[in-house]
Amino acid sequence: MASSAGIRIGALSRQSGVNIETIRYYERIGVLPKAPRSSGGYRLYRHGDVARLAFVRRARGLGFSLDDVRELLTLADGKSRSCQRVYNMAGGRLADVRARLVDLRRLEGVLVDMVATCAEGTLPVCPILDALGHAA
Amino acid sequence: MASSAGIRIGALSRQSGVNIETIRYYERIGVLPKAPRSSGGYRLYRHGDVARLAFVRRARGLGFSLDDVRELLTLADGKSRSCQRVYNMAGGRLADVRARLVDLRRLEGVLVDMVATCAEGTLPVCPILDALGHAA
DNA sequence: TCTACACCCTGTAGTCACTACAGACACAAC
DNA sequence: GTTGTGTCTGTAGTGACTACAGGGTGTAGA
Repeated sequence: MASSAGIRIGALSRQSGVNIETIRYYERIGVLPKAPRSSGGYRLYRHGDVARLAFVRRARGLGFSLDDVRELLTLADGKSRSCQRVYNMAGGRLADVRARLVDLRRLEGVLVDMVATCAEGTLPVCPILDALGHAA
Repeated sequence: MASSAGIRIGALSRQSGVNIETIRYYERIGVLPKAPRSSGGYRLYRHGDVARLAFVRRARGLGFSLDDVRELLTLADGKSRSCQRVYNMAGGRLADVRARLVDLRRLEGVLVDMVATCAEGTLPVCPILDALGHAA
């Protein structure tokens, strides 16, 4: 098999850090295009696919949904590559992340208090269960 | 219907802030006990169920899984109410929350940078798409 | 009495983003 | 010919709900 024929899914998986089942899943839901096949029916990929998959991985890592990723890929493929829509999407993600941060910081505070009141578990009535049993 | 017969699921939902489908779901998976029924087949609840459901809601709000919630309820029902296990669970949750906070803060930084480089979307090549296309 | 309406029932399927598996085929090395 | 690794398809499972469809219950008003 000449190298020009491309790599198979296992190699793509190793090179991109995305696992095989996930790659097939992405193809199935249209995040990745249908890969051409070898005579034996194996999916064949080229270098551009590694980059595309890395793009997906990074976007997912930033918390974009697969719907968003699909749109980002379309925008990246487009000729204009205009920023407006992308800017809005990134801004939306940033707002989500910040909202989540606020939530989690509050949570952290509550949990710290709980754990602190608990001391060493020597009390007859667990203060954590007690706290859960009454309005915060 | 005398008030002593209890409230129905709609009232429980309103009083606890947990939606009806979710209450039934909790019953189905054993987080809540099977509710007794009226002659017409309606689930009937009493005041203690409102408290129990509020407990579940608060625990879920702190990020405990439903498996954890089940265990917490069992511990809360137990006679000892000893702290050790609860303490460990809360500690585990706290560690999760803190790990998530680290992730999200990093994410926030990356997104802030992206949005900042984008400026007003006047550039010919979108820097956000550009950033996604190359190793971070 | 009839009817409208809110409420509730069961059971199933959908969501998101994977992950895991069964059972079969492809291909290279020994 | 056999072994081993890689890959294929298709389906089902995860967690924590949520959303129906298609029916029954109970009550208030005409």
